[in-house]
Amino acid sequence: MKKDYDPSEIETRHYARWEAAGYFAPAGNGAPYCIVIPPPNVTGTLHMGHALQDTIMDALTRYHRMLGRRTLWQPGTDHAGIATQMVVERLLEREGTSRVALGREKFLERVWQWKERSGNTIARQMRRLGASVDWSRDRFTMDPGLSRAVLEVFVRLHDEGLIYRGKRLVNWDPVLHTAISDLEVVSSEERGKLWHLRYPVVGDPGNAVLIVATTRPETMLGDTAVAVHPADERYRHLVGKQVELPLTGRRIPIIADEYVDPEFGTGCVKITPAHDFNDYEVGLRHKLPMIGVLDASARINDDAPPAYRGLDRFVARKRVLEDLTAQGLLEKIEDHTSMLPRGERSGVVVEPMLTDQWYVRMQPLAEPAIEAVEQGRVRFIPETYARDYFDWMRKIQDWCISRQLWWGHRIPAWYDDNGNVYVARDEAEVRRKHNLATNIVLRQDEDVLDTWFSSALWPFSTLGWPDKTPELATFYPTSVLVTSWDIIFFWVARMIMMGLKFADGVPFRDVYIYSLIRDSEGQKMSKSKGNIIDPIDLIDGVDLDTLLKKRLDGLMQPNLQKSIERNTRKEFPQGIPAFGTDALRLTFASLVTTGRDVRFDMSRAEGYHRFCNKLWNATAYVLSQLDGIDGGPARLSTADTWIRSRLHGVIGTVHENFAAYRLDVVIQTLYDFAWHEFCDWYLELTKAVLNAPDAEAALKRGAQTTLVDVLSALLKLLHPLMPFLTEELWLEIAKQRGLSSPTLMLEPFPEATAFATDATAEEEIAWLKGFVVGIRQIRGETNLPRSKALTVRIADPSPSDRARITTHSLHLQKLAGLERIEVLEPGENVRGAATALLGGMRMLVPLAGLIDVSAEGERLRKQLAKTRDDLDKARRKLSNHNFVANAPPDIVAQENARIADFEQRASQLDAQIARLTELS
RNA sequence: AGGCGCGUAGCUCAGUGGUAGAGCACCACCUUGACAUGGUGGGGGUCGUAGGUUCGAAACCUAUCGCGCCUACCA
Repeated sequence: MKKDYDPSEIETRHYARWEAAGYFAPAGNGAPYCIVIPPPNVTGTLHMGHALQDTIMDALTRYHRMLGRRTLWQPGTDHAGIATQMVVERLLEREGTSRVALGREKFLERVWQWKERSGNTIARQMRRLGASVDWSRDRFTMDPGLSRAVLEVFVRLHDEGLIYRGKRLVNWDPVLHTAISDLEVVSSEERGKLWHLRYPVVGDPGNAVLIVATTRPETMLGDTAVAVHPADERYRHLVGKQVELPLTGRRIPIIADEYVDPEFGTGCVKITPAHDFNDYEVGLRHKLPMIGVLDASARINDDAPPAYRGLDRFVARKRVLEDLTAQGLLEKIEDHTSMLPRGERSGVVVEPMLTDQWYVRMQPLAEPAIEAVEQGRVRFIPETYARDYFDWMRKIQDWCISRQLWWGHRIPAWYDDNGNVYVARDEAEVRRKHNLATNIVLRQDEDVLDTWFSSALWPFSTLGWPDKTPELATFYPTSVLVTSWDIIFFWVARMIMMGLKFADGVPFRDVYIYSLIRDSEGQKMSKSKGNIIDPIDLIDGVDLDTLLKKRLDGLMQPNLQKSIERNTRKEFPQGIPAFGTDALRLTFASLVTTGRDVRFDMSRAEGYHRFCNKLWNATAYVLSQLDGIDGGPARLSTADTWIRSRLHGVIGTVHENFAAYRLDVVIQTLYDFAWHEFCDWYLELTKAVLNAPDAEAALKRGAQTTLVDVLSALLKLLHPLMPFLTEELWLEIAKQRGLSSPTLMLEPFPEATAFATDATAEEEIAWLKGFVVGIRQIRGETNLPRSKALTVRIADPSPSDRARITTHSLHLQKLAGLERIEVLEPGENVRGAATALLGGMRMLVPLAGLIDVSAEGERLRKQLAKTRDDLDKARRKLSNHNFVANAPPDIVAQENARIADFEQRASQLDAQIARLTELS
């Protein structure tokens, strides 16, 4: 074994071997266990969130594989319609060309090239992370098989009447020139104005005007009514009359509708059914005409008065206001903040537009999906997310699935010249189904499907649906979906609906929602904020210049460059050190707790890197101590029995917490055991035996066997979380012990029953630790160097203390740095000694010439104060008869025992302080 | 407007009714034979605030403050 732990050297070796050997493929006859990966977008590279997610899934996958389950982690990627198209368009822009210039076919070729590159990058990153996915089953949402599933679902839903085409108001992105779904719109509060416009009432003798308040004055060009509340006394008499719509020469009715809030603004609302969702509803109710005044780029179109045609919406706004002002029709302007809807991808304000789009009727699909969660057939972890799911599902709107893009699944609909629409799997089927002669010309719909349409089918399309494949039969429903809360609506809900509809059941049993990862300031990580960290840079390390280059390259908003550079230099003055994959995975898994989001903390990674190093060195030590291990019978010492007993408990805790998706607790448990029990105590305890030339051979072999057994189990327990280092160390052990184990991956996961519990040994070692710690405290607080061997005198030992001192004298001397342990005769006294207490026994270290008497007095007085404090609290508790009457008896007994302890301790300390004073 | 989450040591976070915890940071001592990426000891918290329930509350309830988020919005 090499002397130093070097993650990069280790981590480059094992993955290729695992993959080549086919260890990632499902094997054996155990109960199936399956996770489908949330397919990353082929927009570029994996980010921290992916790395976190992959860590969780890989840990779960490896754990269940080692449990003997037939385990499949299904990999793949998503074509990510809009996102990928945008990335490639930006690329073309830098090349001085464009999507339109290339034409559809050539453009798609370019996107496929990009997909190839991005897909390879993602696969490479996943391999670096140690992801044990079955690469032989890698899928892409636009693979032929998956595309067939998309067609099948579309056609079946259409034939059932659950997909329809309709002209409705839809969120329109005027930059991307496509419809987007409600979920792709992000609203944020922005400061704006509320303009009060005067609309003259037609034929009113008193020259009455209605004043409407609006945030969108330019849309008045498309107004088709003014609405008031039916019960509003101020306007009741005007309902049914008309107003003169300024700038247009049109007259529009005054209508009454409950939608109007009489308290807000003036109580009069202009109604523009073609450009506002609420107005649209009002328009439908009152059968108003719908006049769209904007084109696909949100410029004023030819249905508006000539003066405004061709103007951008914001230019038009200015012009309309100027013209109204000129005519004295602008009453007033107020400051107003309102929620502005922007396209998730383009960032521009989206425009409600009347267009022909395809929709999925959601309600019939949602009902069984709600039921599935209510009945617990799908379980959310943490369960609080089920509430979000229900809230959304219960008021779900129809899903607009058509996108005016080129990259994606083309909608399987064909049109003839008479405006008829036909839906089928292909053109030939259309002709067969509808008996269309070959001379009838058909054109396929130009649009593609929302990328989430194919994602919704992922759990069964990747397993071969619509064919009845063995994989589908074996692994559907999958075991758990691991994802973050931000795509519960986009994806999780839709998968449940589609799974129930087409795959004959829920797509997964558990939905494990993990926390979103943020930077150390609590900011969401994003390219545009310039605070991203490539997970690979945490593995390999990165210097400041490279990091800066990555963050600043291709920035969308160049004005942020300075602040990004400043922040980066401040946070990472030396760049990022190399932590290695294992340490990074431990860090991720330890952050996965119950909260909504987590901050990535570099110092945690540092800590886990040190843990890796600790494990490396411990293994090196154990392996160096095994001479003669197979030479004969072995006998277990108390220490051996103790560590085995402790391991028993640890294994149980690990199983429980894997089941509960509490990887943080799994890590905490194993870290604590490995470092603070195995290394700190057990290894040190074995040294007394292994280094003693005259130690009994069988006892020595007991220690050696236990060292190997416990370490091996520990490596197995840790493997799902830190696969590389544990594999390396396990192979070292296997080599030295002559085991024919090609990999730790396929070793059975430890069961608690393999290690016996032993309460006596645990008590015994607890006593021993108490003894050693007592002496160490004296040493520590009096600054006695370790090199100074001490003599300790024991006063008032119980018979069992005496026995234990004899049994463990070697350990006590070694661990506490003692040269002698002397038991005092009853009544015998040591004047002026530093004291430690253990039960009724006192451990006295003579002070003479060693330490400062007054400092020792101070130390004891401090302990005494603390003890009296504890004693007071306990006494108060017990003097409360309500406590004695109501608390469970074991709690009362425990409190009584504590009091006895404290009393004994206090009196011992008292006496000892007195003896010290005597001396001085 | 409704809903959700969070508030525990300097920092990042565990801890769902019974003696306040971890990692990192800090202080002191120690180059002891696996590991100085280490060892030993130590300091540091009235668990956001105020009430309540309870023998007992960091935990349960109510209110309140602060932070973050989600959903739907009044034009």
